[in-house]
Amino acid sequence: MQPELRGIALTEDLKRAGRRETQRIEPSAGRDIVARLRDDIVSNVFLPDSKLKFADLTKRYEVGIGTLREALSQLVSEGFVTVEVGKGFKVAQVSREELIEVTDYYVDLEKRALADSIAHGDDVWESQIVAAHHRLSIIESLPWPQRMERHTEWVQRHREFHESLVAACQGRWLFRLRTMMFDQLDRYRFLAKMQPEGMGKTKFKEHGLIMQAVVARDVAKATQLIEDHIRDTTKAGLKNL
Amino acid sequence: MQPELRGIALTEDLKRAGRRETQRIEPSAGRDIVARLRDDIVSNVFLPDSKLKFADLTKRYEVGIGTLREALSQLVSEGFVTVEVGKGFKVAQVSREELIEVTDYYVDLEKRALADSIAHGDDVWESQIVAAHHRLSIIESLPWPQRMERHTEWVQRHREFHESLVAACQGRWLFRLRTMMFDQLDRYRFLAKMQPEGMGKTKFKEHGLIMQAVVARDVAKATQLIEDHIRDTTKAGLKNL
DNA sequence: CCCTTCGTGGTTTTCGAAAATCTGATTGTC
DNA sequence: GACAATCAGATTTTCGAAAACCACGAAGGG
Repeated sequence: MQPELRGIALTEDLKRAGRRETQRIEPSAGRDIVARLRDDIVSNVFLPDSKLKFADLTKRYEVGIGTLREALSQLVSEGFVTVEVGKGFKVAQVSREELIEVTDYYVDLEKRALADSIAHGDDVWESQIVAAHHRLSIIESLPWPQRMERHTEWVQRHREFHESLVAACQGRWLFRLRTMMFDQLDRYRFLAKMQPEGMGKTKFKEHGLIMQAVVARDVAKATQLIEDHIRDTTKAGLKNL
Repeated sequence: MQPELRGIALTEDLKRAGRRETQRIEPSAGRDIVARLRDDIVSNVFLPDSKLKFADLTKRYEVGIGTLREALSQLVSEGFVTVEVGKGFKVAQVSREELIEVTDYYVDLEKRALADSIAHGDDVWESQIVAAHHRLSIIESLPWPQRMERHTEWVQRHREFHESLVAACQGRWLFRLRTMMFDQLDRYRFLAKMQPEGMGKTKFKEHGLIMQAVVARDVAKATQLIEDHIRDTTKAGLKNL
């Protein structure tokens, strides 16, 4: 793939640089702490409702208190963290009800965004979808154990693939809102992952079909496929909640 | 109305305490800076696209750099402020396109939230709507010059009235999203305010009708009225943009 | 025994000095 | 003159010490 010498550095770079090019500009290089924290919350490193103490976090991420506080505040606005005045920050809870609600809004927003994107997308947009799908499929077609090893990368590429689909969407707020919901669902996708492996292959196929429909500019088919895709994952997640 | 002695203090208290009881908990007492900053952006104290320099802001609000930075970051998530890595913070721009887009989502979300709220609201909810409407109408029925003097209070009470309508809405994210859009529109409502005064009386009447329809649990009528109410304001705002 | 008061240790919150970074002007080179 | 390199001043970003705050338990009074 790449010269082994740069292997680790490159992975790190990808992780930092790739995330959220669009819309939300990360405040600074040293402060992708927001992303790192979000990743850790999404992947259940910090359990829902547990306290996020500054003493622990400064050690874990090696940043100052101020920087941390700023990151935490942002995650509050995004809904991953809660805060009480004198009592500090906590990981936001998850619940069946929330998963169901978030799914509904996400389905709705994603379908609109996708239709809009298909209407406005040009050649470059198309090619970027194909590229993103290819990157994703490299991992998805791996045998299970290896696939799990590169799970963090998968999350990243999965996000990029879905983002590429709606990248040509003109409504800035539509894009923003759908991204918020996508991020929320990331937490629950983690739960769906706990399922017996079979799932992986299904998703792999689905992603391919979605790409085809979108590139063929078939709005009806694409929105239908994506709705099924999303609701499937939610159904799987609900089993583990 | 109130003993003049406490006049100013009370206004301040209202401004600080009242805002956002629900959902988003303000981090701390000293840090309603978020609210103050947002208010100043909404009321065009800082012009769109102008730079927000720390040197100026620390003087204006008398808080430290760190505190300010945290507030600014939050406003970025809310969409009032933008940030570029080494270049600091700016007031987000406004545009006709955005106003139109935000209006569409707000109408959609508000109608859903209102229907949900009417379905779930109890007696206490009803009485709080009546109370909020009463507080709002006290200012709205004032003759024009006096009404303008208490404009900040009006903004606050207007927000509270509209929030009381959807307060019984069960979907937490529905509530969150609609509140985001409401806040965004606040910026544009300021533009609508610049219109020749006639508007005030119309709005006054509309608020009364909306309240009646909601308390009568007439979903169809209430959602229709609120949609007209919102779109009217947007139309007025568009004239000044 | 229950309730209040006070003290203590652990956390959060604020703040501004110091480091890093950017901007724009000046100088030097082709 | 056009472009690149350099530097000073302005601005942002990071950081952790110090102040403020909270929770909880111990001590004392009713």
